[in-house]
Amino acid sequence: MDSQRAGYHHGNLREALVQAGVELAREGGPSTIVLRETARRVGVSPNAAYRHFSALPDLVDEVARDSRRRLAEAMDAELERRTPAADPGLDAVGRLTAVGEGYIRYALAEPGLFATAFPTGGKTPAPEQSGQDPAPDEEGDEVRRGPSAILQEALAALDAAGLLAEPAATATFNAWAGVHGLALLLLGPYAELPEETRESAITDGVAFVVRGLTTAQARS
Amino acid sequence: MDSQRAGYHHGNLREALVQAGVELAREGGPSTIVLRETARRVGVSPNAAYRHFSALPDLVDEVARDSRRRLAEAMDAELERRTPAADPGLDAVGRLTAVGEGYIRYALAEPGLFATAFPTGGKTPAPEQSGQDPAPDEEGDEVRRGPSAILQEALAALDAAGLLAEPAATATFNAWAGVHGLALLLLGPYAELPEETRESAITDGVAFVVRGLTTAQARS
DNA sequence: TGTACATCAGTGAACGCGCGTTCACTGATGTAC
DNA sequence: TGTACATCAGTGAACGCGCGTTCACTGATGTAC
Repeated sequence: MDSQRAGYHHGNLREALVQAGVELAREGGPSTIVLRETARRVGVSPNAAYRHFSALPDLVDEVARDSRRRLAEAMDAELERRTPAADPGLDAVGRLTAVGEGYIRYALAEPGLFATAFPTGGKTPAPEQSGQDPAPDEEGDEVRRGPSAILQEALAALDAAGLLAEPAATATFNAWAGVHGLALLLLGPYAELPEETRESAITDGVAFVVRGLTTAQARS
Repeated sequence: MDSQRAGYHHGNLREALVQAGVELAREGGPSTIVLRETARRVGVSPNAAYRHFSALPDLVDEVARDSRRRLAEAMDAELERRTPAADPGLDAVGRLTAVGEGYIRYALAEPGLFATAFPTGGKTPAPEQSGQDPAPDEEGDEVRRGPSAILQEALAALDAAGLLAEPAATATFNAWAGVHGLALLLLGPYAELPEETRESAITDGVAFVVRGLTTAQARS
């Protein structure tokens, strides 16, 4: 888009560095993001990065943010691909399913970025919050609609249809855990599954989670 | 145990290196395992390790195996801590719950080792298999009862009580995914949860998974 | 029981590498008068 | 409209580090006769 915009000497070097970082993360996860190689790819000297980031972890954080943004986009895309159902309950179930499958498919398509999106240790990660207790909010400046917010929206629709079997906060946590675990198992121990088996594992797995979240009447 | 056993010059250097590697993994996950520091901790020159491992990844594999063994022990310990129920169905549910909670508690107690246990990419990981299709078998020589086998045992007991709602392979996968996701969320985005909230997240989360696996009558 | 020798676990020094970060700088852009 | 100057994005060289791995070796253990 605005990458060629004049700006200063380079023209938006910060963004260029982040995108080079994304490229590295894509190739091997967060630990593959190194400052010197990032600068090299942009065609700039290593220390130029220090004009825009206080140090390497700063850049990594930015890449993680971008990975989360891409994940959210993938989930939204899956939502839009879907054909709505007439019945609001069925529609809500369908939306939740789409959100879950979008999450898993992004993880499988971009394992490196997915691994970068949610660092371990509770430092950078970010479940955005509607109001309750469970976890910290999405980071600062521009309030973006992240993966967790998208999940919460889908659950809210289910709730509005009177089909949500658990309190919102618990439902969010359990739903997220379910799809997150499915994605990681498919990337790890079950990585060698043949194509079609993996497909049904995704479908069945998400259905398993959705079923657990809905009241009995949703399944009638 | 047999660490002081005479052996050769050092006396069981291989095992000493693995344990030093475990120590490193405990401190910061798999990428913290480095050959030179491992040797340093054992008090041996770096290249001595090459008598016992072809290269660093070999050592890391061994540490991963050990992490899995420890995880299995933790799950078994949780099983034994439990007081059995008279009714076989209730007992099976209780066992499955204990297995799941043991998995999560190990992950929270030893995040570094847990992260080391299941590498991403399907190279080293290891869901051991009773007979079906889902995934490769536990690695070679000594056939050890790993985490996945323990889970499968618990599911088999549930099945024997007539309460398992899904085929064994699917149940294993979905159950594993559930607890795995719960553990990682509690280590990542939800890491800052206060003690008691985390406790109920574990309890509720495992109950959510168990409920999804059991037939309706198990919940009556 | 004692000596000669093969085996092999561990040593010491060195290699080349890529990293993050700091230093003093240069040269383009934007601003004041 | 033109010149003087401040600002600040990016440069080039260098630092010290810890890493994995290889080389030629030493010295203890175990074995044959």
